[in-house]
Amino acid sequence: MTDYDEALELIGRGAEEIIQQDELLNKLKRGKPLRIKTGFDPTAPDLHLGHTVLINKMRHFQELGHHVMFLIGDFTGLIGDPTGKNVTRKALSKEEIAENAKTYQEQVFKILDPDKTEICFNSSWGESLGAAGMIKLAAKYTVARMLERDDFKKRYASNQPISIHEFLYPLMQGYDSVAMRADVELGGTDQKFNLLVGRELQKEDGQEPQVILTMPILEGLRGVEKMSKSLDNYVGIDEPPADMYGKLMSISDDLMWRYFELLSFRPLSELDQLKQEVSDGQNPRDIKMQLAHEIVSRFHGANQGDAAQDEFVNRFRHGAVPDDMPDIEVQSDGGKLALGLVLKQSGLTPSSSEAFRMIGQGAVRIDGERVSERDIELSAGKTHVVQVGKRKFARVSIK
RNA sequence: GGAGGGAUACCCAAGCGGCCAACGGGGGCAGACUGUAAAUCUGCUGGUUCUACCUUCGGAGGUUCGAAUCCUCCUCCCUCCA
Repeated sequence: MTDYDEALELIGRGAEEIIQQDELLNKLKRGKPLRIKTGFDPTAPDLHLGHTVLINKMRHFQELGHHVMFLIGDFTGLIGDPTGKNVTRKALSKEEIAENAKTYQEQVFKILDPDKTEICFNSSWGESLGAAGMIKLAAKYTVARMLERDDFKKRYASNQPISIHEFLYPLMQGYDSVAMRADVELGGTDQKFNLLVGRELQKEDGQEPQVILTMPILEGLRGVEKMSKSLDNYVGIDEPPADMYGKLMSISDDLMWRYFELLSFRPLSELDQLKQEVSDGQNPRDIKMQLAHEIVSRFHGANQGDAAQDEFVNRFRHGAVPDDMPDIEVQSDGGKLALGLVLKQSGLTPSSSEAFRMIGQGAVRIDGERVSERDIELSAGKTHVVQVGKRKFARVSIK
């Protein structure tokens, strides 16, 4: 196996598509560090594991000695990326973008080496482009070609509106590649079209077109939809170790391998070995614990990884209640308070209707005892461990 | 500019004067079973001081004993013609 083969294997790990593979090889063979571009839309205030799929890939390039550029799309953010949306996305204000960009920088260095990472803002060349420059840029692409893009095509076909300015987004993103003289651009599969525009515009500019490498969109915890904050199926990289560990343990066995491939830094050969162990009868749960441990340790340190693992074993294998649960005080009504209202006031359920529903379904326990009647009342002056469902606990004091 | 179609709960989508807090599917939640897995079965999925009441079907009015359903105006979206 040559060095190039090894590099290609690492680069290709988990990748959905590389356009063009042979171009990449040629670039690698020159032996010079490649300029690796990855753009981030500064909409998300917090990174979750889904975002880290790309960042991990950037890290791979860093490990191979290439020049990684972390592009914050503060200028394109003014447009709002229409990708993957069936409706027009709202544009962000300058203030919001600045705030989000700062958060990115703080969080991304948990994975990337800060000394080997260049942070770029596309406003630095986007703003000086001006209206005239924008028109010139817009002249390089046709409406028909824009409509090739899947989401535009779908929206057009299903009579959803497409704003003119949405066409500017892929153009600007492509122009970024020209301005940055990118050799490779990384992006999610949903970015494929935008990345290809970059190739076209670079060719127009007389540059060698960038290689594009698309990474799959990570599925969320339930394995159905993509991981996203708004669907609440995510693991944030700032989350407490125990939450992170527990969430990762709750994923399905199938999804576990996906997460291993895209989130773990273990070599692929080791993953094959783990798969072999499972088919030889090893409990997949134990393998999953290794995954959870690795990820928690990455973001919180190895000690925290160990601690989260111990607590998990203790709590779920031995059925113990968690050590640290929120302490909440609720105000009684004349010495007593109906359980449904206790749940609502403590925030364990979003509404009292939901609380009564939960009680009716046998999902509520007080001090470990399942509650069956909905009319039960708790007395003031007492403190109870209240559990709703499998995961929500609180130590509730009635005042 | 003209003609027509549409806007229903997280999403899709029924309903077209009372039996509608609104069929069905997806998604989600909970229970059973488990390994806090999957699969499967069951129940739930607007709010409240909960066998009742209150607020929802783009917005504002109106007709009616009674409207998501009928009428008027408005907003937004779409299609076809120009």
